[in-house]
Amino acid sequence: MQIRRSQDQRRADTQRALLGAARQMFGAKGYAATGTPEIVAAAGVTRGALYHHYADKLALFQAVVEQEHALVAMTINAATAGDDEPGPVKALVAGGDAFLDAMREPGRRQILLVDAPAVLGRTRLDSIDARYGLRTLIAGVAAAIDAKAIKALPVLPLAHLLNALFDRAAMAEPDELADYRKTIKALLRGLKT
Amino acid sequence: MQIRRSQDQRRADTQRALLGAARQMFGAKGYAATGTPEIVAAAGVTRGALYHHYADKLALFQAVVEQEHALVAMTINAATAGDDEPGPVKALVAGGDAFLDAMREPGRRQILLVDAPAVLGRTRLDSIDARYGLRTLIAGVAAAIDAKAIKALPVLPLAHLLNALFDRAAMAEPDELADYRKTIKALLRGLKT
DNA sequence: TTGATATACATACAGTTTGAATCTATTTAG
DNA sequence: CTAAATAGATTCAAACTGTATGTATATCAA
Repeated sequence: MQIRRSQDQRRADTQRALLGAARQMFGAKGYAATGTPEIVAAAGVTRGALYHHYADKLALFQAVVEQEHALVAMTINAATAGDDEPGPVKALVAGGDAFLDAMREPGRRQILLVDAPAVLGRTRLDSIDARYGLRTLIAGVAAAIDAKAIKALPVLPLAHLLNALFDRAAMAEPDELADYRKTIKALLRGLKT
Repeated sequence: MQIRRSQDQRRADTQRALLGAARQMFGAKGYAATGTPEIVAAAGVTRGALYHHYADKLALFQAVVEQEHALVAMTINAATAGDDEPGPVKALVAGGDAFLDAMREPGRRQILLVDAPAVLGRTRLDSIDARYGLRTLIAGVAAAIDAKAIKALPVLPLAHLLNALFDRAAMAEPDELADYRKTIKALLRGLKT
C-alpha cells in the first residue's frame, strides 16, 4: 500500500527536507566544505531530487540565505513590536540590538555574514539585502533624518555603513558583545543633531 | 647549454611567478572560480611546482592575501608620511582615506574583502589582520583616546567597528565613494569629546 | 672534478565533486 | 483507465584537488 500524496505535498516535503538539511550543514561547516551528497543524505533524498528542485548548489544556498534573512526579520519584528513610538534613534538602537540577538542563532553568522558575500557575489547579495534587513534599516535612517533626530547625511551610504557596523558586531565573541553594543550606541549618539 | 641558477634564484623565480599569477586570477575571478591548472598555466610552471612550494591552494591564497595586505600598508604609509603631527582624529581620517584609495586597485577588494573572510575563516583572518591594517588602526584609536580627542570607548571593539566601516566603504561604487567618505567623517566627528 | 645527496620540479594517479542526461515512478487530467 | 506531466532516482562525463612517484638540477664533500 502506497502513501498517496499530492504533488504539492511531495514538492513541499522534499523542499523542506532539502532546505533544512542544507541550512544545517551550511551553517555548521560552511558552503565550500559541504557537498551535495552530504546534504541529500541528511535530507533522505537523492541528488536527483536536489537538481530537480534547484538549478545548482548555489541556488540551494541562495534559498537558505533568503530563508535566514526572513527569519531574522521575523525575530526582529517580534522583539521590537512592543516598542510604541520611540524616538527614531531609539528605534535604530532597538532594532540593532534585536538583530544582534537574532544573529546568535547557531550557523546563522556563517551563512549570512561569512559565506553569503563570497558565494553569492556583490550583486546577488545586494538584491537580497535590499528586500530584507537593509530595507528596514534604510527606512529607519531616513525617518531619523526626516525627524531631524540625526545629522542630514546621504541615506544609503549611512544605512550601508550602519549595516556594516552591526554585521561586524554580530561576529564578536559573546563576551565582547556588550562592549560592541555600547560602542555602536556611542557612534549613533554622535550622529544626533 | 643550461642556464645556471642558484636554488634560491629558482625558488624566488617560481614563487614570484606563482604568486603573481595567483594574485591576478584570484583578483579577477575569485578564489572558488580559479583552478590551480589555470594558475600554473599563467605562471608557466606545473602543478607539481605549486604543491612543492605551497601546502595547498589555500596556502597559496593566504600568501596572496598577506602580500596584498603588505602592499596596502605600504601605500597608506607612503600617502600619510608627509602629514606632520596632525590631531589623532585627523590622522584616522587621513589613514582611512588612504586606505580607500589603496583599495581601488583592481582585484584587491575581491581578494581582501570578499574572499578572504570566507576562505581563510575567522581565526586565520584575524591573525593576519592583527599584523597589518587593524594593528595601526588599533594604535590610532588608542592614541586618540589617550589624547582625549575622542570618547573613551573600548579600544578593540571601536577599532574593529571602524575597520568594518572602511571595509564597507571600500566596496562602494566609485561614484558613491565621496558620500561614503563624508559619512564616515561625520561618524568619526561624532566621537569627539 | 666527480660522485652523492638534497632540493626543485614534472608526471601520473586516485578520489571527490558537480551538473547533465537518462530512466523510472507517481500523480493528475481527460 | 489511459495519457501526459511532474517528481525523483540512477548513470555518466568532465573537472579539480592533493598525493605519490619519477626526473632533473644544484650543492657539497672528497
